[in-house]
Amino acid sequence: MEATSNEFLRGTLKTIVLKLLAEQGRMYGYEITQSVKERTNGEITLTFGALYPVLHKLEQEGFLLTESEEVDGRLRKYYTLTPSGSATAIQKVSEFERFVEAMQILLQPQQGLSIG
Amino acid sequence: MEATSNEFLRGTLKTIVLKLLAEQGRMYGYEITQSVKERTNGEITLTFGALYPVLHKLEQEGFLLTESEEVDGRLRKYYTLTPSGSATAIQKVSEFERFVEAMQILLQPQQGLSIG
DNA sequence: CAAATATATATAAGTTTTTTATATATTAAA
DNA sequence: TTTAATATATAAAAAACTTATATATATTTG
Repeated sequence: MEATSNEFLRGTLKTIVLKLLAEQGRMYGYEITQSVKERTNGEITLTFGALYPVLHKLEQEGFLLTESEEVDGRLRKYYTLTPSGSATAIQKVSEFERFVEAMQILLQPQQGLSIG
Repeated sequence: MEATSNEFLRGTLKTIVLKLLAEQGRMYGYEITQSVKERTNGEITLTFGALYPVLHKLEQEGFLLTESEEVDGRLRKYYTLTPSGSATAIQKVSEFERFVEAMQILLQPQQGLSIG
């Protein structure tokens, strides 16, 4: 059960992060990576080097707010969606679904045209 | 009917090209862009600046062979798959499908847990 | 007690990929 | 004759991602 080489993950990172936050309300970076790994049975793995820049970018763009909290002596940075972040989450998910539909048309096995 | 902002296209270009060639046998660059646009009703648009580098890369990697042909006074460069290109086409399509399944898990509306 | 593992965030360097702009050239239509 | 369609291609720049590294605490294992 190897993970896909993750080349398909390109361009979907923001969508994943926004959607998880829309669903969970409040998450910290490490939690996001663990949640993605568990829910996809290791199929999708977010690296920290990719995740943190995305989180910072989303924050800059006004989609996320942060609050730092000390838990068990370690610092955690919680992220929550702003209203425009919530709107963007919904939008990105539906854009991704549209994209997948288009991809299915391209990738479906070509029909033998013997029915009809 | 705007096209998706194509950020999701990142990482899927090779897969699209390989699959179309596996299906059609022989295509030239321009034809690939037109075919993708038509079949997806404009939802997915490949730009030349992205397509040609990918074609050249796939050729370098030994997945494609080229033959130039003059048609109506214009030069056309036809691409066909090598055996390893055919194998890669099948592999990439199934990897993409696996990826999409994993994404569906992440992006599906969270269940209300009221059934069961 | 030491070492390893898990938790937690972050940046920097380098590579790859993609976008945008540009160049070239022929044919057909307005 | 100018515009649009057909056809390939590269270069510069931007964006995204990978890989490596740094830091630090807590917990588990030996």
